[in-house]
Amino acid sequence: MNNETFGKACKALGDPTRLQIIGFLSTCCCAQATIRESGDVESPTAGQVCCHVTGAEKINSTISHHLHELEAAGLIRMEKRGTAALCRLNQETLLELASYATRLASGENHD
Amino acid sequence: MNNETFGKACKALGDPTRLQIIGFLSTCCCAQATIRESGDVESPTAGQVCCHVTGAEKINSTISHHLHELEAAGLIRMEKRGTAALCRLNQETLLELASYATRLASGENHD
DNA sequence: CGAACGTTTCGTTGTTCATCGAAATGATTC
DNA sequence: GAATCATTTCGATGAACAACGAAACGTTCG
Repeated sequence: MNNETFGKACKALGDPTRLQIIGFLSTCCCAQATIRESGDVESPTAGQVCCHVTGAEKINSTISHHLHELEAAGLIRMEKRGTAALCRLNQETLLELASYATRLASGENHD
Repeated sequence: MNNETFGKACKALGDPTRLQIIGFLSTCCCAQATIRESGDVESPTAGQVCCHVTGAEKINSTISHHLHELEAAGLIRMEKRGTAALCRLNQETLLELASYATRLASGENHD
């Protein structure tokens, strides 16, 4: 992760709605994920994210916009499954962001 | 650090100019800081930050604005020394931010 | 005191962006 | 193929914000 990607990720996390989405995916994907018959972990859909984040009263188009912005920042990954859009946290980017912040704190960054 | 302070810090880091300031203070305070006669580490002034970030010789009101925004987010600390405004990185906040991001990645956050 | 210097505040301007409602897209089911 | 459902795109609106120049402020020094 370089200076630019760090900045984009931080900017994406700077919006309350998007941070709320990340928080939901964090707890959802890591702890409460439903298990399908195949045994795979089922990620929440865009609609489910919308329900949890807005209390089902906010417009889907806004959430869709935020989801794709988070995807562009590398913070989540999206996958089409039929009509649904499954969302899951990209843990790698968050860990890289943490590492970059730690390097900034100690003056070890070389950008 | 809670959800709100994390968001504010990320938002502050999301602007390219402010991230540039943080990057400068990171290398400056931790590696290239000048040593005063007293032995203390001398932090750069707002003017010096402006020179490095903008390349301009003149003090810029824009930089002043960004510095105070970074201070409000807890990412830097400012101290008046005569006419000068000394700036230094608040390493604690960056480390807390890193910790929070790590917890988000592993689903261990409880907000 | 008053001039010089570094910094901050003020007012403005243009841009970016979050949010919204409606229409369009794409996949599934009947 | 028509109907239905989930999601995305489009166009518009209003708010937040970065950037700028000028003026104001506070400190230091002659």
